[in-house]
Amino acid sequence: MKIATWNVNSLKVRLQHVIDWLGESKVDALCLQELKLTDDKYPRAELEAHGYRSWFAGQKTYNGVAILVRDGLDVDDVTVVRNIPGFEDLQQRVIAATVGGVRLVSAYFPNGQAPGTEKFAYKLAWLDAMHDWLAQEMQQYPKLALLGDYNIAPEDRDVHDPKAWEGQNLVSPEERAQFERLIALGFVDSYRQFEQPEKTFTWWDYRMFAFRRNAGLRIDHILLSPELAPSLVSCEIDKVPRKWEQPSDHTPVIADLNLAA
DNA sequence: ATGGCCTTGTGGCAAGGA
Repeated sequence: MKIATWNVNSLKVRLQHVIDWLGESKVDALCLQELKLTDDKYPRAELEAHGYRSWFAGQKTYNGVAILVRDGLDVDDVTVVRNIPGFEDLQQRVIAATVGGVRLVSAYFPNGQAPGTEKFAYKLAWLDAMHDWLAQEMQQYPKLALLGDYNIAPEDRDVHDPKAWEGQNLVSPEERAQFERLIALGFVDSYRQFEQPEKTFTWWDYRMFAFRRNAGLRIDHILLSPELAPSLVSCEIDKVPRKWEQPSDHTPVIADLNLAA
């Protein structure tokens, strides 16, 4: 089973990119973030016409997440969860569904703006709630994958210029400590389970020719629970959609799982 | 060099993103 995550920065603008990418990658499940549309505007029919059903949680202008599932895979409708249970939040950042026996969580972690700000405090509180919920969720669903835009670059090698970024939002010690708390639950970072080229990122600023200069960050991740991690066959970042016309500033990450193993 | 670019919703710009 191939699973993937992609922050599309507006599903309205990027719908054709998503359809094209699904056609090429043929992933079984795709977690999307930053839909930036309300549920009534969700392009359900267009995606179904291309062989993918959707579960989503949208909102106006900001945030919004979805899980797209290829026809033929079993999805348990009853256990779909939107938002972090018990965490009051008007922002739509989380949706979870069980797909082909694997619990998938599509998450758009808060940006945080800058350390010391109100939004940064919200990010840390959100991360606390996510950590505690995942600890429970993993008990209930031992085969669990957390896919999304984490808005955290876990290590200096995930940053094009660690000195310039030191202490900044997305790389600060507080945020990295939160990432490590997830790892302490037993999660493994799919991408780092394999030899990877240096300077591989998932996001590049639209400004300053950042993509051309490869001035990016690796902030989109696929974490696998201990029960699921042994199934991991490969993990890669697909830079190609970032080269398309009018691209998202993020690019997809794919993990291939062999569930029979 | 604290900007640059993109999206949204609004209304002739501001907010948010990372």
